[in-house]
Amino acid sequence: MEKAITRFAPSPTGYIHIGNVRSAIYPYLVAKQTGGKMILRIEDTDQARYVEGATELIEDTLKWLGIDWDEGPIIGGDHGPYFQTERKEHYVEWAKKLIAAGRAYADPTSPEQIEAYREECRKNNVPFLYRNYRPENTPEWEPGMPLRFKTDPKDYSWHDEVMGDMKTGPEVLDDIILIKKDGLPTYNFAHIVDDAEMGITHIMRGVEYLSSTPNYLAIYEALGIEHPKFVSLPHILAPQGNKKLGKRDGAKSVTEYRDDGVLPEAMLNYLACLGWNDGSEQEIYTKDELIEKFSIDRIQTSGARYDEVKLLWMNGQWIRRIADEEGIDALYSRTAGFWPESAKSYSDEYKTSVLSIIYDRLKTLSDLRTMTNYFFEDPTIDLSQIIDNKFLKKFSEAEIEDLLKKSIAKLSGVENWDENTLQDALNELLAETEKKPAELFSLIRLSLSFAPFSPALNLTLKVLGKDLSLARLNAVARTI
RNA sequence: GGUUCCGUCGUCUAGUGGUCUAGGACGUCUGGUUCUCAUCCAGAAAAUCGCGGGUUCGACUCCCGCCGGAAUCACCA
Repeated sequence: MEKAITRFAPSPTGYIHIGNVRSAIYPYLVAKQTGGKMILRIEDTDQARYVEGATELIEDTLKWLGIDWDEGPIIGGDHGPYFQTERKEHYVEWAKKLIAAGRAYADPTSPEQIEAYREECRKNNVPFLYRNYRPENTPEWEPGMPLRFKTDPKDYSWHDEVMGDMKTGPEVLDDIILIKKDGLPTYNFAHIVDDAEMGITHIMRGVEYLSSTPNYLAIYEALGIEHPKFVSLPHILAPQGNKKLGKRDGAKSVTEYRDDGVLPEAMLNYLACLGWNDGSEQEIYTKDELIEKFSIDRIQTSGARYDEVKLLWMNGQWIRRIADEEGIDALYSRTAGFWPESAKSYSDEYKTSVLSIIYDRLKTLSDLRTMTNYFFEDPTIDLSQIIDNKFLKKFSEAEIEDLLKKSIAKLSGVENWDENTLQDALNELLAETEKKPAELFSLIRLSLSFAPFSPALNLTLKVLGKDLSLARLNAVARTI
């Protein structure tokens, strides 16, 4: 397979959100699959929208997801620099070729004048095309003047790797701005120059650029260069409505999910499969499997709605997968920062044992914060939880107290505090007290945790330890 | 308004003329796993394949029209 050189070219205007990471994931997959390279390029030509620290944020996000690009800021490479503002002279150089060929000209028209033309068109209900107002005599271009492309309106047809064969008429072509008054190129021009110089083979970007493609084609033609393959990625849609998911619709940043305890494996898996599948019924893919199986021709042509519930489901799958396949220690190493405040003074060993009995209840790692409190601090005794419990409300307080005392006596006699011995003791207790599991176990479970739910009783007892378990049972017995 | 794209269960999707009385997954519901919650397992409901015409022995699949949705028309990317 031909080695693909792909790129992710965000502008540093803020965080990467789930609506736009996919245009980093797919190029990465394609590059790795073919043994090629992925380049990270920062498109910072819009000074007004530049956000301090955004580049770092972008890099953090990619690193967390496991997308290791081959060339870019910091790490460098053969095609630098990777900030467009540092490539100014490259654009000017290419622009001069266009000027020399008579395919670009300095635009002397003031923004006000252009607005007036536009207004005139609006009034007459005709589309505004700058080329219809192209000045006869234009000054020689020099920095500080906007430079426009001199288009040659005609039909264009091309192939998009996702959307298929495309064709448009001359009405979509216009004299677009190549270089702005501030001396920096527009996206429209800059990306063409950069992609050419960097040897990009696949331009993978959102479909919003599909309708601009003929204008790019005209520039490639005027420059006498081949265009890379066009790969238009359909939008990810917001949960509500039919709009593409954007910050305005509350699209969360990728790092926000990280902080909420979503695993990068799950995020990558979910996003890669939103609008792509390999035709099989597989749902869970590792990064390596994605690299191996991804194919551009199976990218969906229509937009896909973002479904956080499914992401969370997938996260649960990944939490279990890591614990079951790599071991509980591997999962534990991911949990730093997700434990409740009260867990701070406890050992890794203890927390690992808590994790081992609770992990299959986790949707996100941050669930640990709300689900494990009673393992680290004594719960507040709330008798109403026992008295009003659906299995226990038929008993009098005296009966409850008696049951508790028998439980304490039984458990006190357990020598080997392990899950099997505890289960045996619990079973004996069941027989001796002639109670149903629902009754006895609910009482003990509640007395131990006062939590709406907890792991299997014998496991909870085991992890809590003998002393603590008996102390809590005694405390409840005394309170009744 | 011009141009372009898109249209299969609520959602993500399989499906490339007959194997589709349309398959899988999430979600929902039911049952099981000695309490709870979750996991796991079993099962159910859920798509007249946007609509209308063709072509064909036969159409979710091909063609045309319509409707609906989206994107784009910046000295933003």
